[in-house]
Amino acid sequence: MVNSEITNVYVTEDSYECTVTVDCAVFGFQDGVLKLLLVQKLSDLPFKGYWLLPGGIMQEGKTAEEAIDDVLFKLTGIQDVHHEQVHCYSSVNRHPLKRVITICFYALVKPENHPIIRKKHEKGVEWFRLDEVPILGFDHEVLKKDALQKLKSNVEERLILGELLPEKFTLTELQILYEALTDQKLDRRNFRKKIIQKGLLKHTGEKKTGVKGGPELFELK
Amino acid sequence: MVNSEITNVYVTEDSYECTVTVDCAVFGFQDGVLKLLLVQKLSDLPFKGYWLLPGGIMQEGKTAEEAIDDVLFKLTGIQDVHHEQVHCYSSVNRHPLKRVITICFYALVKPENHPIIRKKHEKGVEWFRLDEVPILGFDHEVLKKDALQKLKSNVEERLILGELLPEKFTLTELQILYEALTDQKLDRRNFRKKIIQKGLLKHTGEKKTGVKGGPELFELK
DNA sequence: CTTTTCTGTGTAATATATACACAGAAAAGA
DNA sequence: TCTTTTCTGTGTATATATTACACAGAAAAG
Repeated sequence: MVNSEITNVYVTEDSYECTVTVDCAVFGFQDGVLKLLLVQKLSDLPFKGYWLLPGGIMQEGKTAEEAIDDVLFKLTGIQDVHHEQVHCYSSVNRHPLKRVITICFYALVKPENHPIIRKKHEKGVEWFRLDEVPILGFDHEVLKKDALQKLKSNVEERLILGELLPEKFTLTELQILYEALTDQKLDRRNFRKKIIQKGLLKHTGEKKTGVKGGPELFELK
Repeated sequence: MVNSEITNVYVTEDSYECTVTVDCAVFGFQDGVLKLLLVQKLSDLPFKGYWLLPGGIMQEGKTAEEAIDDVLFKLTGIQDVHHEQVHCYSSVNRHPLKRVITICFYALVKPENHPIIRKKHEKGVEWFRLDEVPILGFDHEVLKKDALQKLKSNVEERLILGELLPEKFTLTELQILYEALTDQKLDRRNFRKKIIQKGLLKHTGEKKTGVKGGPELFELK
């Protein structure tokens, strides 16, 4: 039991501690399509057999950000990914058996950089094309929807693309990504104008070889 | 101790429960300026005497949203306010004495609708003009900054004004508010065009009396 | 060296944002 | 009641941003 007076201005009734979990919608971009990494719940009801966003308990001494790193590594072998916080979910009955609150993140990765290593399961860690994602268990449909929305607005507003681009990239590479992530199709010339005037890119003067047309390479400022 | 296997896909090491607090940046609009409601920490170190965003422990069986309602009511007497979630803060040392994570909200109210009732303190609950807010204790400077930014973007993008407007209002009333909340000055004619084409307003056909010019009243759709 | 497929660019048309001034309505004051 | 004050409501010209659209040149592929 915590001494609830410690913080003084906090209400002074009985304290309460709660299990905190972290979940992460890991989006992967591969073969020109957006995918979502899911983990299957193999054990007991409820939601036995359902697919879920990877998630786990926030351990003592860890921030939520560290916790999600740990959880992703332990469940899927994925490491060193940039993530953004989406929302905290605290409905009392979001888990049927036990009160847990969840802090949800999203991450954006290249699947080929992160071979899946099923540390805790023999099966049940898979990439799904976004248009083929099964119905998720618990309230993860909501988490998925909110994460996707946050992803899109972060890409449109701030060009937060995680590790999806190499350090130097062509505008066409950027456009393919941008279109897939924001789910729209743009004219090449107009995209170039729009993206350049955001002021987030820098010319390198270099050209990419091995590709027709000899496109110029850019990098993020 | 929780059975950490319950959720199956969650990591299976020892579980951990954590005190969860909720804090709220309550913004008030009065006399044409934006104010922030703060509570003074009267007891012990650390941060004795510092002003803080009102906050408290999330009690068992409450969602974070319910918890913030409870906390605000108990600390300040404020009830029935709309709030928006801002972020969840989980640094391990954000509270020097005890691990607590905080879910931070903001709310937007008319101070005159909410007479302060200091249920838990004899003094130390006050409205501050935003440009006169003292340095806050714990990490509440960060919470304040993030809340203010979220407030502005919610107002600009979605015209979320809490209870600040009466049901029917004139465009000038709306403009004064909008300008104060987003911290900018706009031309009246241009504001009208911009705000009407957002498509969130509805003409009522009625005019406001007791004010020169006989302005038309609008309402939210 | 010919073909293919990519890149890079400009302009006209439209929509949006900004700057700016005057006439009419209602209240306030004489 | 009538004159003054102060508010409201509106339009247009300019600049800026968005959209639509086509062809010449670069590099790889054959």
